[in-house]
Amino acid sequence: MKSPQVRSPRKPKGQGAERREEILDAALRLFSAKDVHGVSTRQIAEAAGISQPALYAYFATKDDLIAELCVRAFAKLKARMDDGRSRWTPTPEMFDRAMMTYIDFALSEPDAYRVAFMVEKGPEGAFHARTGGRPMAAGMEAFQGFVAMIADLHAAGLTRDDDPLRLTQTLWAGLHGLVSLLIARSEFPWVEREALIAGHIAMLRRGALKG
Amino acid sequence: MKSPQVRSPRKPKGQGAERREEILDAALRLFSAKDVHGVSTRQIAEAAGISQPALYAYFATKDDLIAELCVRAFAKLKARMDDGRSRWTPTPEMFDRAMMTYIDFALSEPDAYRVAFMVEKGPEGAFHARTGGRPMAAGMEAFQGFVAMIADLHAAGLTRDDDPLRLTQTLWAGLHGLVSLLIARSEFPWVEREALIAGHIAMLRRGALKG
DNA sequence: AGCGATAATCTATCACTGATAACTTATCGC
DNA sequence: GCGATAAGTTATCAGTGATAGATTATCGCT
Repeated sequence: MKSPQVRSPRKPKGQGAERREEILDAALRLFSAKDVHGVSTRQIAEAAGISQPALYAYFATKDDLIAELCVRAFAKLKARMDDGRSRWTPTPEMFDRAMMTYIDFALSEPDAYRVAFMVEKGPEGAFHARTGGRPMAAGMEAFQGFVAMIADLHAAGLTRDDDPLRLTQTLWAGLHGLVSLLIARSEFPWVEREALIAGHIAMLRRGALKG
Repeated sequence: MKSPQVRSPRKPKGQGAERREEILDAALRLFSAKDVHGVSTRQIAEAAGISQPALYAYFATKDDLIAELCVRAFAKLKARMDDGRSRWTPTPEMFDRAMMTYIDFALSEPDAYRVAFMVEKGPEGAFHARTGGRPMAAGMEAFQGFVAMIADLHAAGLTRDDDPLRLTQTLWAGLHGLVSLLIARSEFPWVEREALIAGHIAMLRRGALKG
């Protein structure tokens, strides 16, 4: 049985950007069911209500489309982290909250997180080269907020590691490991999730901070 | 310029398994240059010196071929971890060594690690369903050794977490986060690798063990 | 040595993929 | 109405994973 082939009406002259948004939304929605390689440009186009070649008026390649989602995911993460920083003070309690913010983001928007952090890129950043390094740049921006927080804790004399940048990378890796496995290997026999997350954060805090 | 189309001689009657090995070797070699989706069955076949459809005499699908590599990667990891356990005693020093064994494996065989832990599987373990759950089972076996070690440390009263299984999962996540990012995002401006790894292990130890 | 059986492999082909070329049509300012 | 052009189309390409069916080399057996 053929699909109903429902086409979205043609956009007025200046509204190409709007269609672009619709395409990105449709794509991200499809990426939750199958992985990035499993979703075809034809499926994306149909979900957006246009023909498949019409995609290429908005994105040069499928990678560019994915890169755009990647950038937006990083921006969302940065927004959440920055939001938390309004009440920020360098204390162990706020450290826990910051870790929780990252984990919450990843688990509440797993599709965005997958696209941003877990899409296999080609060798030595070929994906980033093809996409002009924009995802990488957006990722770095999100990372900077993280760096600043740990630097605060370091300045307050609360950290055990003498190199705050190294500590930041270590903590980020610790967080990423947990959420990426929870997202990608949900069928693994994990212990109860709340307790796992709480235990993980506690371990990171004890490993990173004094006391 | 066409490739030289060099074909491996036909195998004698009972030696199909040998060809199977050659295919797997060729595939893993190709997977280091491009990611799993970037390597085609035709490329694998040519590298193995046979025609593309001939692959399907040895593997029902491309996923099955990947799953076999996955199983072997887990087996390699298990072998390394088991090997380290011959000199095992529940001490902080041996804890560090065990962590290092895992990281060493991942970084010395990044292709195997990628195939085993970082290949995006479909939704809710569709990959594992399609491949009869064999990779998952192999992974669990490798994980058991890890569980046993942490249980030893727990029995010796060295751990801070009261649930050794939860702690094991937390530590595994911590290790996986670091190595998966180092492998997949090698272009990220990491601090010096040796120091990063040492710092990471130190953080995990302080977070997991008493003292 | 020659025969049947069959393992090992081939060529040809399918539906589908990302991408491009060339064409059409709706909307705009004048 | 008019030309200009943004927005979209259909038709097509080379490359993908996979299948069907024919072919060839190797084996055990007489």
